[in-house]
Amino acid sequence: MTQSADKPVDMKDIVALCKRRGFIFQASDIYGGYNGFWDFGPLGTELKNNLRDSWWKNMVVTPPIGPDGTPVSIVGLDSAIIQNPRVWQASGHVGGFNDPMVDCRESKARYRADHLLVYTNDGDIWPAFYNVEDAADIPRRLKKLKQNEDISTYKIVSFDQISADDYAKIIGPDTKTAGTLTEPRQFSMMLDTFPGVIRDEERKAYLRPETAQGIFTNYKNIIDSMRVKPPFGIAQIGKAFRNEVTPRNFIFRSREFEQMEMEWFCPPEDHAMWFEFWVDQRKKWWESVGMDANKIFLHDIEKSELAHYSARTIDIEYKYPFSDPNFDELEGIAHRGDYDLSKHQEHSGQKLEYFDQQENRRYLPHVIEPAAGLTRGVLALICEAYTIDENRPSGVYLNFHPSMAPKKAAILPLTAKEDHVPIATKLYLDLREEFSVDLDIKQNIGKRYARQDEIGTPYCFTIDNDTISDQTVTVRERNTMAQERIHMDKIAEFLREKMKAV
RNA sequence: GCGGGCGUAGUUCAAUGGUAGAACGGCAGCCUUCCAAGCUGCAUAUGCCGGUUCGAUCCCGGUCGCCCGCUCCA
Repeated sequence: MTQSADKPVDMKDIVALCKRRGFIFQASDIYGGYNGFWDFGPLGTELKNNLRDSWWKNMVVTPPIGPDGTPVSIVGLDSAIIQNPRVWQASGHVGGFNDPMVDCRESKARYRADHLLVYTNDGDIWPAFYNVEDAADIPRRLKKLKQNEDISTYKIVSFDQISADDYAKIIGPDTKTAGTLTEPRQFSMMLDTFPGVIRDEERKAYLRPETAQGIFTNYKNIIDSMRVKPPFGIAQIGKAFRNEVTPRNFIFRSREFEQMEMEWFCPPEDHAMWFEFWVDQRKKWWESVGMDANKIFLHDIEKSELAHYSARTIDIEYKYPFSDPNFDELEGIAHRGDYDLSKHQEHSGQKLEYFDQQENRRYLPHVIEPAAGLTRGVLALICEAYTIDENRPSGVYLNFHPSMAPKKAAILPLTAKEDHVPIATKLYLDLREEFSVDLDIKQNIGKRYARQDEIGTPYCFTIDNDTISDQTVTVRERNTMAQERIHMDKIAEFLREKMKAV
């Protein structure tokens, strides 16, 4: 068996396989598609559910043991996608990311309207400047444009304050001719909707751009109802929506996607310890679902690039085929401080402080947020599993960890003859009670093995004549194509064992 | 949002201003005691809209989608 580690994997081949074998389809395919949206097919859905369920189990059902040796406390939540719009004003998503942008028709450059400064006077030539680093550049450019070089003779006005009648006078920062700038246009990252049967601007609401805010707004309900106290976590999985400027790279950047977020509320002084703890835990989890540690990179985000709410963020990045030789985000672990709770406290007027009776003090907990992309996780699992092997009929197989594989096993009667099929059917009916399994009767055995390779089924159990006399079947292992015989009574236990192993 | 490239069965490719062909895949049947074998048959495509033309998959325009670069990315 040759695994061509040196041969670069082409995203096109992965996308084609995903369609051909029912993992992921372009949304609205029969209408020509729809940019930024994707549908999960039968196997993609099972794969996504497996990844999702593993996260939920590791967060909510069997959360990790904390640094002090006792299990940490995390509870689950499923909040609405559409919330009171004030939630997004408080969080900063509406105001902060709704910047009007101006385009230059000539230079093709784009500017934020409020940062584009126009030097106005009584004349009809108004030069505009953008992010000028060197103060001497302004008189220099004014001279080139044959304008008064004395800055003090101008009144400086940001572009968004200028009347549309005057646009024709303005010379854009990267051009020499006037009138090339467009009117400011709103670039909103939020997707709007209008609840209520009458469409009314007053009723504008938003599809959530992250699941986190649903957690913050329920923080008090959960403290009061679930007898939890800091440090503790609230976990949520769900769809989120963002108007990405350029959806690209298959499902990596889409406008509708799914997140797995956990907000960890802790006393302010403990944030550094918990930050380290969760970075370590999250990296281990990705490895446990089959990601290659060598393709995982912890990216400590520079201060200047941090989101508005974050004091520190480490991204867990993966070397996707389109990223290579670099990495792209899989999960971000952010220290959000008390930013969100204090904003919601301010905007809602509700007290969100926690009162610690033992220490007799009130505080807003600090929040560590491991926020993983479920959709991106699925993409990473597929990319990781995609293995070229020219020595096998399919030429490729998906090397999923058994716990992630959409189908754990295929039950294959060697022939479609009467005496193999009933045994196979019975085995299938037994196994499907516990595992997602396939029963495939038609066509020759090689073809059926090849199909299972392409969908990443780790084991095939084949019923042949010997099965009739001694109740053993052949186990065919996906990665090695090796075969061994195993008694039918041992199959469930065999699979159970393989699901666990990392 | 800009620039460039591309759009033919499920996939990968062919062909042509005169009505589209293959391989693999799929389905049905036969055969088959372990890796897409063999045989027979079947189905499936010029993204969409418009223009030029006697006739357009081919030429032109628009649109949608994909890829690359830029931009953006809470």
